[in-house]
Amino acid sequence: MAPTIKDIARIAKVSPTAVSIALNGRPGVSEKTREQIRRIAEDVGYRPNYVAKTLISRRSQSIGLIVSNIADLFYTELARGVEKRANEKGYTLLLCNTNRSLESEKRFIDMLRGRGVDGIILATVEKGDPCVRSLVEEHFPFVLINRLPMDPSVTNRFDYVVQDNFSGGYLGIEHLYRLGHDQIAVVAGDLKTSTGIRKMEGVKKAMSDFDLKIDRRLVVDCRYMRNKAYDAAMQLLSMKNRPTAFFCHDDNMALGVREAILQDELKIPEDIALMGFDNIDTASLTKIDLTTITNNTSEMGELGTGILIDKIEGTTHDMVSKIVLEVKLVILY
Amino acid sequence: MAPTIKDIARIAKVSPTAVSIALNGRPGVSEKTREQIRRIAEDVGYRPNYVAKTLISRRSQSIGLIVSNIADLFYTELARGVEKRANEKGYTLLLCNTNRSLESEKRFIDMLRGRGVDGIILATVEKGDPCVRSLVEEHFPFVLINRLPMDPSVTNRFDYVVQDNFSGGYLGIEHLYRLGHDQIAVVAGDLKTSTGIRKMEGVKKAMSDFDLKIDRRLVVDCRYMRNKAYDAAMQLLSMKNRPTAFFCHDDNMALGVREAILQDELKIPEDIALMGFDNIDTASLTKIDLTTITNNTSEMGELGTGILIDKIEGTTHDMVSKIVLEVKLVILY
DNA sequence: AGTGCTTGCTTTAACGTTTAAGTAGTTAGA
DNA sequence: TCTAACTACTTAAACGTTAAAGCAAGCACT
Repeated sequence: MAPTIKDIARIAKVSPTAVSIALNGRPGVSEKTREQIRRIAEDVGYRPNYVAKTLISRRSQSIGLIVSNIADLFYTELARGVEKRANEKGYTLLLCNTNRSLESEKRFIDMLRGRGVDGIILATVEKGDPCVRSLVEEHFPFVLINRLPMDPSVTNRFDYVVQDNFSGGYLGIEHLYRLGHDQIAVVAGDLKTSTGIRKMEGVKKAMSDFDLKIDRRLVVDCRYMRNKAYDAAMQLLSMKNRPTAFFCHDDNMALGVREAILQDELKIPEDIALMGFDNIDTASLTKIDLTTITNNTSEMGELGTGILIDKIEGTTHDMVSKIVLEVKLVILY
Repeated sequence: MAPTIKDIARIAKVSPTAVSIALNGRPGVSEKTREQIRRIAEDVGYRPNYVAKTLISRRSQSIGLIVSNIADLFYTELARGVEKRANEKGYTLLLCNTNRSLESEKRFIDMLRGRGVDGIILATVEKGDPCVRSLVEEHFPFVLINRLPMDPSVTNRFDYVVQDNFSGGYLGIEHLYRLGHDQIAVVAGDLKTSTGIRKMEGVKKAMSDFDLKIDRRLVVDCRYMRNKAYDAAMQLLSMKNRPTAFFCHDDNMALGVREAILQDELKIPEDIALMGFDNIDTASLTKIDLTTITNNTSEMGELGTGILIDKIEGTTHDMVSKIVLEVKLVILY
């Protein structure tokens, strides 16, 4: 059995409370006793039991992170930012992967709360997500990253860090328009999520500003999945009047589209223009040279985590942070 | 305050124990009472407190995963496998990122044990790592994935799942040799880790089998970091007698070398041959077409996690699993 | 000398749960 | 009819820690 505070107390011939006081550096024991207790703790290899601490203090110094796919580079970057900031602040990360299931999002939230996490970072909400409402109502600390629920009835009552997806969508179309394209296919991200929806709104605004017709057959929801994007692109490329440009809601899908384009022996950008979104690491490799939209994903994670921890530690008790990060075009040559 | 078992007990006018029995489906209460208690629990939104459960049962249904860099695709894949299996078996994942620091590995292990994880998956051990010894001695359940401590004094006493790095190293050189190369640069992984060391041993065996001279100036330890590999390649390429092939200990570094080669306006594979290791997702993209060595990284994670959980649950109490996964050459055209 | 304050502890109870032991009340068997 | 066994609970203690209250000894001040 791992030694406890009681074992140390017995050896030092003091009460467990004295040991607790001594080891936590609180005033209430003499320096002599404190040193002796510290030495014994060291000798027996004492390791504090955070489970017991958590139970009594109602603080676990841990946070939960819920993402939809850890294999996706975007979420990996996000997780890296979250882990970094959490670790800096002395919090441990519990990682949950929903595989895009709303039902498991709910299960994970319950589980994390049952496990006593001090707060949750949710990167998976969908439009109208019921989880947000209940977290708000129960005043449980949480921060939304990347996605918003877009539910008017709960607006303004939670913290979030997102990127300016509308501008991103706009920038993408604007760029392609300026290059002379008017047959632009849009490989949309999940249109049940705010990122997909807002990007699409930006796309539409740009198309209307530049007098481009929106051809519904050229818009496909590929749910941020590379293989779906590949399939969709293969199909779009086989149309008699095929698009001359593809704007993809993330780089991952853009890479899928890229495979389809190259497989048809077409050249990028000479024959077909291609744009992604997120500026993942792979995008900048030579001969990938993906034109994309950058947003500093890991910073979203860091910022959101910082906000969450401030919230938990009560320094920003009834302040609500709403951060929308700017996005920027990245063109590689 | 979140409702507890006591609140339910008060409402149902039974003892807390009865509620515990009822909700956990154990025999000892009438079906009528059980149903009533279930209904009340539902009504008040009862959520079991796993912290308290853990404290008394000494089981948290959680495991820790320690990796050295979550931004690295290799570890991402590994983590995906681990998360998948853990989740299937009802375990939660606590994720720790050491950023290659041995000191933080030790800190994380202590922290995870203090948090009551039921077991740990260690993917970061270095040669002679002292952490392994103490885990073994204290009989704490853990599984090593990917790397081994190579410490003869603790051999044979722990479970692991690794890939056959020796064969991988051998295969790489053999392949390049058969293509006619005799000036092969080796961009080594961390030579303080078993993966780097074993790959290097395979490399040396192959070189001696094929009568290739080992030129020490052509071997660089780049610690699995892409930018270091890039820098090293830039330097190697500027030598008067530059190598005609690069064998990299992981794909990540291979991509760094690739940038250096392409930047020198050299062609792969015509001017310079390039090989990686791990077969990360990016390797198979068209125009990356990286020749690499595959090993099914996420399977390593799944297998290791399965072994750990079996260990925890006592089904394989004093059995030691030592799994070495085969590797295979992947050549893309 | 008596009062009050400080120091350095100890004791008790609590956090939310489970486990073990106990106890009424009912049923069954001889 | 008595005992044994079962059912459906309850009570008490425990898991490892901390917070709150208590207390004895020593000291300072009047």
